Amino acid sequence: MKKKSAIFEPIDHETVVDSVTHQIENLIVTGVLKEGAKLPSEREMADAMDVSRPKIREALQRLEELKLVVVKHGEGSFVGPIIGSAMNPALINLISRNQAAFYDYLEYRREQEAFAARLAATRATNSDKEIIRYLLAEHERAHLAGEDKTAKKADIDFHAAIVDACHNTMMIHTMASIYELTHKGVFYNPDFLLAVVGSGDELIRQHKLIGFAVLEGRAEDAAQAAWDHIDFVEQSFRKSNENLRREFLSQKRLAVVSGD
Amino acid sequence: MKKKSAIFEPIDHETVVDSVTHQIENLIVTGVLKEGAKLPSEREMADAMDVSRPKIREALQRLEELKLVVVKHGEGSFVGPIIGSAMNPALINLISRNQAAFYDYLEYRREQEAFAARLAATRATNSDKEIIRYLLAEHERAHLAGEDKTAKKADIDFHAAIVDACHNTMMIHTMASIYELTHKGVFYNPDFLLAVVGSGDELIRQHKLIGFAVLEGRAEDAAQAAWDHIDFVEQSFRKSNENLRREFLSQKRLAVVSGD
DNA sequence: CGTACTGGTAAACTTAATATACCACCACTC
DNA sequence: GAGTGGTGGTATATTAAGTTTACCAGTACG
Repeated sequence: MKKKSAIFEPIDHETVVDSVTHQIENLIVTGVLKEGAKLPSEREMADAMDVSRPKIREALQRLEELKLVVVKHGEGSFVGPIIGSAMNPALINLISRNQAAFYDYLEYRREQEAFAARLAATRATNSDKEIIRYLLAEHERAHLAGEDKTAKKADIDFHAAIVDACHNTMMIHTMASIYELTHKGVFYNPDFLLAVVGSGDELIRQHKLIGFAVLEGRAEDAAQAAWDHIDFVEQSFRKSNENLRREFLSQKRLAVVSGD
Repeated sequence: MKKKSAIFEPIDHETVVDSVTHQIENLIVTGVLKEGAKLPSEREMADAMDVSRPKIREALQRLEELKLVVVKHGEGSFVGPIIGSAMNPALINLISRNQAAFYDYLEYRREQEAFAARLAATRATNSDKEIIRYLLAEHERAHLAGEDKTAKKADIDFHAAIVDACHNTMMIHTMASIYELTHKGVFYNPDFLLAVVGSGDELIRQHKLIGFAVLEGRAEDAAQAAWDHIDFVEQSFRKSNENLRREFLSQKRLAVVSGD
């Protein structure tokens, strides 16, 4: 029962710059501010954090040293390339042109999203749930209204929201970069759209299975639903490819028969 | 899904004086520093908190305004009279001279300590448990060694330790002042010592029942053991009083018979 | 007594942080 | 393609906070 003079704790001498730096750093590392995102202007941040602009600037300079932020004169400040750059240009190029790699993409998503959904079911906060509910509704609304582009965005955002709700930093950043690329069309194999065309209702049904399982905290159901969902997409793609292959062969055959 | 600019939190502009004030305030309110306790010297605290002395002094001045601390020139700073002063001098006087009030004292302790023990069993930290274990051992050691004064102090300290471990601020302060008075002998009714004399082994056995129940997280057992313990003390006192009354009557009778 | 602790007071100095003004760059529009 | 309004870049003056140092004044104790 030793009794040091451990009664009093040293007072934190954290400066304003320290605090600002830590706050922004934290927003980046936790994925609230994702790779490439634009930060508010220095003046806005100074106002929001109740701090003078020079102090915001000092903090940004530190973050730039740490390669966490890129400051562009006249434009603004942006979140720098973090771990998401595991997806380097070469890799992206490879995947987007290689059919086998596309299956890897789906397989990867299948496992990761099942895992993320399992975690999300136990960890989602009220704010996370609000976002998930909104995106489910928005997806369905856009689909029924025939707004294909909006629906597709809501689709991707929904997956990102589930990942966000799993609160695993690595997962959030990695998947964020993948969804980003997906949104830009890198993974949209030309044949892919054909594969899922007409299955909008089914996709929404599956999203709801995932979403409600997460909302209601059913971890295993959420994981299973997420796994099934990506598996469905993959199977659709396989079937579609089979059809294309058959069609290809048929055309060959036809050409032969027609005496080309 | 409204999206305020609620991303950035205002930076805390808490000054050093604020921090020091809050820390000391907190130590007092949580009962780490109890009523009347002497604080370390300003120079010591400045060193311990890694802050200049003027800032410590400012904090103490604020705390003095709040009546939480009393500063005495040349002597030191002390924790002021808090809620424990529900035990005002008049009340103390009354209790210490009135036998019925003494039963109130025991009844109060019986209920409060049972409640405290129940809470302690679920809330005690490792540090709390270390203290409890130490006091159990020390009480037994002192008893076996015949060090009555030390044993009595360990006895009271044990009860205080159980209360501390319940982590209820009100409870800690209230009981602390009661134990303080008990230690000073206010509640040591002259007949009280007689009542429990020779029951040292039994008291230690009961303390162990309480202590181990708390250490092992058995809330109901702890409450019951604490209740039984005080009840035992009360019953001992009652019996002792009965004996005294009988003795008193016998002497009267004897006097009559002897023809006074 | 005097020594060694305590709190009480004051001044000089250093540093952190703010406020303000003005410049340079970029994008967008008329 | 010049203007306008937003952005970051820079410098300076000023204010506020905190530290350091020294010395004064009580209290306790041998």
